[in-house]
Amino acid sequence: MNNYEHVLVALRRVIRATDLHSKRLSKNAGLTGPQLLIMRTIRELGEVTIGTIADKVSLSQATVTTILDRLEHRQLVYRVRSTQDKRKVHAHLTESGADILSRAPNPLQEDFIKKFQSLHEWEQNMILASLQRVANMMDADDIDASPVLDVGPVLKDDGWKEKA
Amino acid sequence: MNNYEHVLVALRRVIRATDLHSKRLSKNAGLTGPQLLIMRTIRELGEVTIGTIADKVSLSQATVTTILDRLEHRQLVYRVRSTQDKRKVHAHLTESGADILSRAPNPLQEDFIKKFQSLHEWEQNMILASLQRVANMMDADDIDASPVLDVGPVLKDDGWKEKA
DNA sequence: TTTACACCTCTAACTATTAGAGGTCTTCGC
DNA sequence: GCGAAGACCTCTAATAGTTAGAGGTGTAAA
Repeated sequence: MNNYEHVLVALRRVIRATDLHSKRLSKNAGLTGPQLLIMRTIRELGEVTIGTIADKVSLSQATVTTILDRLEHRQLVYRVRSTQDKRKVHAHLTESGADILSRAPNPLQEDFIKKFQSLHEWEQNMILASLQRVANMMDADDIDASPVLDVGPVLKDDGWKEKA
Repeated sequence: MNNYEHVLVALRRVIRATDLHSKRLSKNAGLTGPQLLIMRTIRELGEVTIGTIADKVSLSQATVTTILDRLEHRQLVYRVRSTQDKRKVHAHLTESGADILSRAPNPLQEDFIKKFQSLHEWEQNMILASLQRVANMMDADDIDASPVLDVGPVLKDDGWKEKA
């Protein structure tokens, strides 16, 4: 094994981990990426308005609204309209929402970035160079993930959104 | 007494009645004209949105909102956000609101218009002519009204609108 | 008479929701 | 495999209500 091969192996481990992240979430935790992201934001900021969430996660308010609709329907979050400013709505995690979130997979990508940045700069550069090479070689035959959580069906519309 | 004097007396009775209408409302019933108008609209239409009220009474939504704030604070009306369309808010009369409204003075002006229009045209014309004359003579030394209702202070801000 | 206060009213800005349209990805039946 | 259906994401535009801010009226009290 030469150096490149070692790098390649390491990279594959990282790629596998980050790559499987979203699949784990959507298939096993019952939470999609945006859903998880929003729930984390709520946990992090506590009582938080829809607008703030939208800013934080860089989505439109409309998008956040519809995602919250789904989460609320599954009773993972709930909304409380502000009494100070009736235009505003505060989102909260329900008990079961917080519970599920605490058992949900960590944001691997962020972890990885943090770790990557703790390396020496020449290490980062080397890895980056390898990465670009590897990208050309990669034809990933990948690995299966084991189930983690189950919050309910992601791919099942039980007709909760009754039209007016 | 000649004819004009009779007319004058009759007119004064009408004028007194209509003139005192708004004063009665604001000073004795504890409800201003717009407040009463909005409450009547709610009673008439039942579960009704702010927008509909605004249309009905020809005021802006913003104005209706602030008036409803005051009425709600006095517990004469309450709001319920629609579950069908969370943008919408339905206004309702509280029990005491309905009660007070039922005992509030009638919309005298409308009554008067109706009655006036039921007269013969020549009668209307005669009265109108008299009216114009009377207007020049009138230097009303008017009558006091007796209290009717008391819903609480109109001219007292008990600091309910706490700022954010 | 001046001042303060309660109220009315508006426009403009703001917050959230909904409608509607277009997109991805997965699953299911042929 | 391939097409259709379902669940989801995302957006812009429209809509509903609220709030900020500014200007006005009328009453009451100093």
